[in-house]
Amino acid sequence: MRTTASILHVDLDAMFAGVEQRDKPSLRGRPVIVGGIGGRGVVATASYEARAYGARSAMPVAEARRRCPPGTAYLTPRFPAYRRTSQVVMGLLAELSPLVEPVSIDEAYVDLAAGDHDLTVAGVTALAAGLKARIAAATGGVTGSVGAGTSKLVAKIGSDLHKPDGLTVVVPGTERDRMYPLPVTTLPGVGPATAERLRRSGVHTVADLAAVGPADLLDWFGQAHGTALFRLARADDNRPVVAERETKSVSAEETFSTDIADRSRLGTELDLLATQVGGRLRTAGLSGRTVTLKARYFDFTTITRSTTRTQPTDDPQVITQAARRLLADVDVTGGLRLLGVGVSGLTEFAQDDLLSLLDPAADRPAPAGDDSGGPEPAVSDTPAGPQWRTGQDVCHDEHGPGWVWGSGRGRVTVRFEGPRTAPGPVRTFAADDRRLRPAEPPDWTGPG
DNA sequence: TCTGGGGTCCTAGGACCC
DNA sequence: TCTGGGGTCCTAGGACCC
Repeated sequence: MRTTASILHVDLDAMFAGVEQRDKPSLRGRPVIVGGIGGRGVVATASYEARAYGARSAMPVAEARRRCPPGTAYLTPRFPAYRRTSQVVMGLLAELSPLVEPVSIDEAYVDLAAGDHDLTVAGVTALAAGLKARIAAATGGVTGSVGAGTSKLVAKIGSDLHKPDGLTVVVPGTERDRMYPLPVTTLPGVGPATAERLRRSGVHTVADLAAVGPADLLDWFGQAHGTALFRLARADDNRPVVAERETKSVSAEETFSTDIADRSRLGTELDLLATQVGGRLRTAGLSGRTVTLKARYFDFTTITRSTTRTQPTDDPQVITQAARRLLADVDVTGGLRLLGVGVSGLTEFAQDDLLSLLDPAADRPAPAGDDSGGPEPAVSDTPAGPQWRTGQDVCHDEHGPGWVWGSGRGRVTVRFEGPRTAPGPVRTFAADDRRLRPAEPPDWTGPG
């Protein structure tokens, strides 16, 4: 357990709505709902003005419309704009420490112990206050709530304590005092099902949970979840801040505006989804062995059917064929509300692409030549490489499109395209790496 | 006007192998 | 006659997070 409050959790306040209010001054001070505005849409983010009327994330937009007054704005998400704002903030965090763990487009942990900082409570408080001011200035007024503590758990709870625009440093040694009065649902991993099971046993607060014996928790929740709850209730958390995580699966799904029972239409939708998945796999340089079909019925019951191939693939046609075979065994007579396609069991490269091993002109790298510590490319006879700017769009032969996260001392750190709502992997290159080149802004940079 | 879309992790049962 | 165990892989479903 750490003895200093050296982990920060940064959480941008109602970020999607905040970006919209920044870009459209007429929306400032008004309730704003960002989400799917079709018949089956849900709220992605409600501005604090809208929350005053009871609008919440994940609520059907239809319900939010009932609650919010006339004059409320209902907007479709503009992910490119949110991503740009996210990039700016992540860049600021990267200046604090090399160890930054993005959790999502609007949230990250920072390990200050990996930087050079005064880690006293006063020092961390001043640092966090300065960070908040820089975030607001650099984003044009989007605010962030910051928590600091001796663990990820405590930092996250801290950032939640005084939202929006909050700053909470949990003084080392006072973790349990701060946590015990809070509802158990404050703890990460305590969702509706866990909360209901705890409620039935009279457990409402973190203090209540800390009083439950380990045998009961294991009995109620099984090995993994029971053990986790026992530790979290005691503020016992030593999870490290991890800068980069391996992607485990890539998927795409669509909820139809009305249920579809026609097999040929479902087949067409499946092709579209498989093409998206295959394209994203290729961009990421990944391929996978298991193809999973997901189907949801009118009553929201959801089934999955999967098949595992001998060789990994990133080929949309192969994925489509596998998914179509799985769909053939699914009863669709009552219509499907949702269809999804996913690929898991991922490896770095398509191993069934034997030609790329033999053909030096193939556009895909051979497995032996990957980016981890391999030799640098041939020395360039052109002048020194470009000057990389934070936030600049770049392209890399192996990793596809990305943007500059930080640079200096002859190195440039690039975050590559990830799934739409989450940041992708981070790689560091020599600034003159010829595989790295400035990119035209991708097609999603247009307005709205 | 009921319930998005992208993920992660865990459990449990059966097949299969030694 | 009667029913070993452990490990791994695969499949399906569910809880949870943002």
